[in-house]
Amino acid sequence: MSINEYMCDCNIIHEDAVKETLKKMPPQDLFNKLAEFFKIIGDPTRTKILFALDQNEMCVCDIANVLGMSKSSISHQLATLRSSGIVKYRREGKEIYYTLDDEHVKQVFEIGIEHIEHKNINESMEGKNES
Amino acid sequence: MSINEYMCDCNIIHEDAVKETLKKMPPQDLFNKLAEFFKIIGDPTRTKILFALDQNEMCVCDIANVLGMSKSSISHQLATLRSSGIVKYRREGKEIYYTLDDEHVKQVFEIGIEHIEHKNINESMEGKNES
DNA sequence: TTGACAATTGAATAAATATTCAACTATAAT
DNA sequence: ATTATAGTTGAATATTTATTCAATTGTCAA
Repeated sequence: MSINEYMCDCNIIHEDAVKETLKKMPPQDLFNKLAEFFKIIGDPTRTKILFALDQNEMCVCDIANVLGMSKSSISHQLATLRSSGIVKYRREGKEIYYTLDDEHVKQVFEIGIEHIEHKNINESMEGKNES
Repeated sequence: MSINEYMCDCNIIHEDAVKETLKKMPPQDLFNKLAEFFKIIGDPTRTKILFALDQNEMCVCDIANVLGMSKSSISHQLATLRSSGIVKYRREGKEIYYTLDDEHVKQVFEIGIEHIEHKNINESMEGKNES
């Protein structure tokens, strides 16, 4: 029983499951990137921006008006979205128009909404059972 | 031009796009929930836990060993995942076994991985053009 | 009931981050 | 050139949050 091989503060309970799972785990890098992607769309402001851009191409002022937030705040968030390649832009005179640049965002949103609706149903059912 | 109707520090550039987008925007609550869902899976540790649980049902010690982290840390993260209904558990003696409780997570991971691979291709192509 | 171990929990700390504010750049018009 | 507006940027602040540590709970076995 080679407990000290593992960087952990506890004994192994199911060595087979652990080894099998370890074999199937992709490299750290993938998890970092995956988590980064979800973290970026996991903020209400950015979620709204992305949803809005999925409806219409818009400039920063437009987006700021839709969300009821400051230009600066929106611009900071757009910088984040730009640098992760989720959003692209084109300049036209003084204005800069932003658009979605990733079909995956749309897809992932749809599943996310399914998840929420699914949870809502379960919660209302739980409510009935608990009463 | 009713500029002051809008909570924003700039003039409206495209009133049509703004109004049209506003009409299509779901209520705040949906964005909060959507963002919360993505934020929860948008952390490397939790991403790894979820991926691991998708391979095998495991107890806390198992997970801690797979990730090379402390039991306590894993337990805290599992609490987060539990309270958002992404993970479920069953007790068997002293051990508590965790499993995935949401097909959407799997689906969303797959799309996330597609996104990353798509980005990797684009980056390597950019590299060639820039040289 | 006592000891051992799995797991949870709360407080503390350190790190990350969203928004604000002020200054700045870029473009167009006069 | 000057002025006005769109947008970006950096520093500062406040908030959130991941991990650690220590203490505690729950279950089993002796």
